[in-house]
Amino acid sequence: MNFSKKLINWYSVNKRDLPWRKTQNPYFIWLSEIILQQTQVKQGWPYYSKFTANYPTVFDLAAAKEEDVLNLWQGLGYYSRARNLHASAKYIVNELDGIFPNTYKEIKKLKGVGDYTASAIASICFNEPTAVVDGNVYRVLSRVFGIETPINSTLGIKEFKTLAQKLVDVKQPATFNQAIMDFGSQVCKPKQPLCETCIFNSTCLAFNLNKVSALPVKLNKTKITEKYFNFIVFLVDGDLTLIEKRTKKGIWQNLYQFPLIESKKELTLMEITKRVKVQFELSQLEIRLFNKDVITHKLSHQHLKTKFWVVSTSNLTANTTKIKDLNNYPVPVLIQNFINDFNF
DNA sequence: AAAACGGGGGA
DNA sequence: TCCCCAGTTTT
Repeated sequence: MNFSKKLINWYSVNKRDLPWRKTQNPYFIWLSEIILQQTQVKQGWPYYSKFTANYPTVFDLAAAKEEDVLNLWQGLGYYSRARNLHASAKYIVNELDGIFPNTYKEIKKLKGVGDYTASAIASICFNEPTAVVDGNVYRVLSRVFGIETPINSTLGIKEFKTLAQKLVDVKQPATFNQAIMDFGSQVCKPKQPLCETCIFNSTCLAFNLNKVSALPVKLNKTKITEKYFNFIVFLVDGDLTLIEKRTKKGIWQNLYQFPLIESKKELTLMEITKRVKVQFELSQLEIRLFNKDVITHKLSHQHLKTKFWVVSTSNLTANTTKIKDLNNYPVPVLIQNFINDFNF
C-alpha cells in the first residue's frame, strides 16, 4: 500500500473531533486556519469558539471595529493575524459581494493568507488538489523519506512542497491534507514520537537509520535581543489613568499600553522621574515602583525587562481614561497581567 | 535570504 | 532552559 492510502486509513480511525471539521463553510475554515497559524489546537480552540459566536458571518466580522476584533484576539499573539483577518473580511464584503474566493490563486490574495492557508482552504472547502506544507508535514516527510534539506531554506521549501504535491490524493485532497497534519501532531511528534507503533516504521528512513531526533533539519536560530520597558501608570484622582495606542510598526501594533519609556539599558528612579516630569509637564510628583523584581516578558525574539512605575497626580493635562473602562481596550498580555495584579 | 512578529505548553 | 506550534509579511 502506498503512503497516501496508509495515511488516509490511519486517519479514518484516528481523526480528532474538532469544531472546524464539521463544516466546509470557507468563512469558518478560514477563521480556524488563521487562528491556528503558529498556534496549537488546544490554545486556539476557545478563540475559534469566541470568533464564530461573535461574528457568525463574514459580514459581521467586516462590520466590526478593528479594536473589538483585537480585543477578542487578545492573548493569542501575532496580532497582525487579527488586523489582516479584519481587513480581508472587509475586502470580501466590499469587493467580492461577500462571496468567498473559491480557488487557491484567489484565496491567496487575501491578506494574511500564504501558501499553507490558501492550500488548506482550497482543498478542504473546494476539493482543489493542492498540498499543505506546515510544521507537521515538514516533520513527517523529512523523517519518512529521510530528507535532510533544511526546511527553512529556499531549496527546502520548494522540495517539500513538490514532494507533498506528488503525494496528495487528488481524489480526496481535503482528507489527505488533514490526515498528514493530524498524523504529524499525534504520532510523528517533535519529541517522543510513537515510532514503535507507527504505521510507517518498516519503511521510515529516519527510524531505520536512527535519525528520528535529527530530523527535520532547521537552520538559523533567531537571536534574542533585550530591551528595558518602563511603563508609567498614572493614578489621577483615584479613578483615572493614561493609556496610549501603539501606532508604529513592530510588536503590538494598534494595541494599547500605559505610556512607555523604552531604553537599551536599565534606568534609575532619578532618570525615570526626570523624564516623566519633562514629558508630562509635572513640577513635582509622587512615584513608586510597583514590581520590586523586574518582570521579564519573553517573546520568541526578544526579552522585555519591564518595570511598572505608579505615579499619583491630580494635574495631568493629557486625555485620561477611566480605570473601569480599561477592559474595553486590547492590550498585550504583559499589560493585562499587570492590570490583574494591580488593585486599582 | 533574513528578520520580524506573541504567547503558551511540554520536556 | 530550550524548542515547538495547522506561517506570513516585510526588509
